[in-house]
Amino acid sequence: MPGKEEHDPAPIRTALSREDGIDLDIIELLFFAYRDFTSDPDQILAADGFGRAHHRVLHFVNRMPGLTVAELLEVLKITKQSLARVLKQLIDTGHIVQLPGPKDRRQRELYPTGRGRALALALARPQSRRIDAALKETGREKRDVIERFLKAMVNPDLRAQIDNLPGRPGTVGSDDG
Amino acid sequence: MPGKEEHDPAPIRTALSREDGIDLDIIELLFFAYRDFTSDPDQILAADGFGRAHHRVLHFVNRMPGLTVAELLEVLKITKQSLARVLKQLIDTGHIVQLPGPKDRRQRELYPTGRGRALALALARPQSRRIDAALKETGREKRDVIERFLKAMVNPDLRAQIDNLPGRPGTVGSDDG
DNA sequence: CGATATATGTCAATAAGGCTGACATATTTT
DNA sequence: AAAATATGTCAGCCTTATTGACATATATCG
Repeated sequence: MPGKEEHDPAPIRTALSREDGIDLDIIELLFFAYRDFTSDPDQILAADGFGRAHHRVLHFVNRMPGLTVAELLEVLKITKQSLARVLKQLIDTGHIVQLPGPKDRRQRELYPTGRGRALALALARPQSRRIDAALKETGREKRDVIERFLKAMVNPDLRAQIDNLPGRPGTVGSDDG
Repeated sequence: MPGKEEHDPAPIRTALSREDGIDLDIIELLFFAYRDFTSDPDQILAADGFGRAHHRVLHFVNRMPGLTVAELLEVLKITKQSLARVLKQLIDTGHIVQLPGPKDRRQRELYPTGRGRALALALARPQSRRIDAALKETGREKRDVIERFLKAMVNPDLRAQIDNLPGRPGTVGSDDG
């Protein structure tokens, strides 16, 4: 059969495994760990009719109060149209307020309100507890190892973004890598 | 003002920080690490017009060849309607084949084809490389710590699912926790 | 001052990926 | 024969993201 893109449709019955030279264990652990890690706040958010997008916006506005819309887009790596609806909802519900930038009045500085701060804390608390429980398993002295590993998983060019978050003067492996 | 749900709209100017008793560092590291971890396969998938949903299906069919539709739904925790479109595309493109269950012919056992296995490997490779690079940062002898931490992040009732994957007889902390 | 650039907001259309509910079909179990 | 089960499918809805186009306010350049 010429011109036919024939590919063998025969079923492969052997499982993909470590012998294939792939770190399947950690790949899968990351998948399951992250899924459960995000499931805690998901439930709280659902009560307000919010989703994960609201969570991310709320988190970074709380972490970097006064950041501008453009800065927030940069951190989240989404478009302003995607941000618009989510941000509007958070403003309408009194979780976030906008103030004109003091130097450049075109800018809108974003700040959490008391309510916004409270929600951000409520969302972070179960995640923090889960992390603490996991650290207890490894032994808390292994905290540095975990941080170093996770940081090394981030694209090098984005690690600066992390270091610029407040309260991270020179955490783990910040001076070299 | 009676009956008014007044909430103080005053902007909070202080950043949420570690002093609030929350492990913000690891929360944020997990966010950034997972985002970049998934960005590698995302690019490969886009070339075939696939998304993350295809990736997950393809991965577990490769890891557990012969699993049924119901088993796959259980692992992924999605509905059959969600799976339908994605699975159909993977079958139509020759990445996955279905065989009637030998005992119960209502069931459809799912197997990867050569092409499906190749794509699964291509997707896993950059992730595995990223993990290996991160482990090199911590020192490879810390691998156990990482595995133990990630596993402890998973909901206890779901850890069994992980242990039942092939090639994981008794990995880290499987006998007690 | 006028032109241009920038920061933000908004409208419209599109797509992926998830959901629920309802119903069809084949097969197995009772 | 009837009921339960495994799967497939249709229809509609939601959230989150995308691109493109355009409006407005403000800043900056010449």
